[in-house]
Amino acid sequence: MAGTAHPELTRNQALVLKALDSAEGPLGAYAILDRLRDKGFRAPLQVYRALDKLLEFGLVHRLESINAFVACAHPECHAHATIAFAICDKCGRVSEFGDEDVEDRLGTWAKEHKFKPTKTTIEIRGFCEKCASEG
Amino acid sequence: MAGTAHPELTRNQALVLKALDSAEGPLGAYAILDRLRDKGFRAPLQVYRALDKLLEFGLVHRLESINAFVACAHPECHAHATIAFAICDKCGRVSEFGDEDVEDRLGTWAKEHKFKPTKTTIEIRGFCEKCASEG
DNA sequence: ATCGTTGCGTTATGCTATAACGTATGGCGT
DNA sequence: ACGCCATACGTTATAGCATAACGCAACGAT
Repeated sequence: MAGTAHPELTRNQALVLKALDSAEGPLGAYAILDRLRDKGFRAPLQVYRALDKLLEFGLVHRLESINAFVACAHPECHAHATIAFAICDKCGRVSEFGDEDVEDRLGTWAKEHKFKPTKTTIEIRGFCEKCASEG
Repeated sequence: MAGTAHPELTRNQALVLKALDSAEGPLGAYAILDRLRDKGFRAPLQVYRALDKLLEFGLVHRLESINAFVACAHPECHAHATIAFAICDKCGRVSEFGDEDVEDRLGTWAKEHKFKPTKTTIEIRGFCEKCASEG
């Protein structure tokens, strides 16, 4: 599921992406760093530089509300559409989804106010079905 | 007790709120601290504790994507509805707006996936009309 | 009175992110 | 080949954001 061909990733970029892919939830930059120490990673910048590129390629998303990163769930169709995230505050699992209506409404607001969007963040914090039922 | 009236603000809370109110754009916690040093503020925690309460009262919003805070534009009707923000990356100005359709669509997604939302973040980064036209 | 709650002040610490330096590599035109 | 430039990399240091943990003070309720 993960390694389809993209613009060829460098070693560091591939390692960071793999770390995110094999994680069960979002990871902070320092958590990624820790998981890659045995691969030779020594400093945060190595992680951040790789993340910058992966974000640019659309292979990774940044979750602004928790300062963490996830591998894109649909890396094939890297439609640059606005994506929403539902983040479970208990188990950390993230669901990624798009909604054209939401996108349209926000786009309409922007047009009406002559605002030129560059990036839109939509993040729903809460509890997933399993965690909500467990209390 | 989700009543309408919030308790009287403490001195520190009032000072932090005033700092945000009189600012032209969002402020980081340390920027707030700097503006309140001559009022006796010495440590970040004084700011963060006040902010926690102000957020709870709905008098202040946190902008997740820039780690900053703004006074609520409509403090009277602190409808706890989902609010969206448009943030100009050049001049820093923030527009605050609500959209029932967006809220409905996200709420529908949540229901369909049995996700229990606690807080929803919607932030549009970009350039306001004035800044976009200036390049 | 004493207990619990809330706010406050201070010090110390942790987490998140970037600046600034230098090195290495690879493509490309001449 | 050579110089040139762009990109990635490694390292150290620093900036920026946020909380832990201690103790004290004020106040209201039992």
